[in-house]
Amino acid sequence: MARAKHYQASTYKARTSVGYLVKRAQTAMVNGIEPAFAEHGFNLMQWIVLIYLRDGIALNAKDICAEFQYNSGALTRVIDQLEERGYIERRRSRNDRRSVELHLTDSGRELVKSLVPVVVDRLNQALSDFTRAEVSELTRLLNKLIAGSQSMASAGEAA
Amino acid sequence: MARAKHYQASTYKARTSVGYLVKRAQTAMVNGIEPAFAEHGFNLMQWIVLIYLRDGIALNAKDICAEFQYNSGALTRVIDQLEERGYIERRRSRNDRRSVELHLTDSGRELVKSLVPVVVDRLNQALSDFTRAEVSELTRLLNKLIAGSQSMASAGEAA
DNA sequence: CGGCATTAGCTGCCAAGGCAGACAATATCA
DNA sequence: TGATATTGTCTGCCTTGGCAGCTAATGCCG
Repeated sequence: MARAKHYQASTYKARTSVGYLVKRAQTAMVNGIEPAFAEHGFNLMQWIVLIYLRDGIALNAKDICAEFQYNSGALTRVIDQLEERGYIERRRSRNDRRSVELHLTDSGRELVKSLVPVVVDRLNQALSDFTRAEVSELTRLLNKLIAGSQSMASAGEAA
Repeated sequence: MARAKHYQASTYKARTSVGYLVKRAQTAMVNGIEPAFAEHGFNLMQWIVLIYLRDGIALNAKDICAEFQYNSGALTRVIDQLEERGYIERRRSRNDRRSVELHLTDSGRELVKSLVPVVVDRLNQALSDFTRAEVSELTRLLNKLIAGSQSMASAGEAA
């Protein structure tokens, strides 16, 4: 396939590559938000699980792994922690007894409600110099990049 | 300061947030490129060190840590691996004997030369549906997001 | 010069993530 | 139905990254 040559081997510099920039952006955002969770005794991954359950993105561990590209073994342990602390419950599914349904408890629901404004505020801070149009363009381009990177991954398998 | 409210607590959904998208993009890109390094017995961080030295972004461990937001203890071990395999050399600086200058060996330089085309090709694949204008806009917005996220982090400290 | 703070790098320890293997439940299909 | 494959979860093991503390070298005063 004839493909646009956005980068060329002869002129490639790490610091200008989209890969580098995405990595730096991700690190900077995590560093910005983690302290806020830490104040409440949480980390980012625990938050992800809670918000996924609240948003109904996932009902069980498998869905979270698929959506967030996370390892199922590691997730088991994150869920253990949240269950120990009483924020979520495991319930064996009746339909498929291999599967474990995850549910927010009342205290989990309250926790999410109290943390959402913190997260939203941090995001808005990070985007405070952006116009609305820029945010929506960034969102669009990131989605496109995700799609393209996934096809890159599968192309790699084939090779 | 009056700040644009790009997100609101009452309508916030994880999946549409820039934080989520950046994370997904980063994971997808890493998953796409790691196998290429693995074929040669490397991982991403080792590559970062090599390309930083080649590009002259860093001369010693401290610079790499600062530029890439990486932990100095962890970096020591990455450098150990690369030195053992003969791709880089440590040389005590004459000017400041606390500092250790890092240098690519000939074999390290060859390695980088052989891997750059692989990296460039994967990046172009990920961006194959992008126009040139889109790539440059994405680059601009990511740089802006990085700047904004860093200010978010320091605002967090103050609070 | 002598004392104190700072800097660069390294080590030990711990937590988190990836991977492979195990197990129970389910699906598939002859 | 019975045999085999697949699925969802969990466990053990290993690697990696973060953190705190250490040492050697330097800088900065007085």
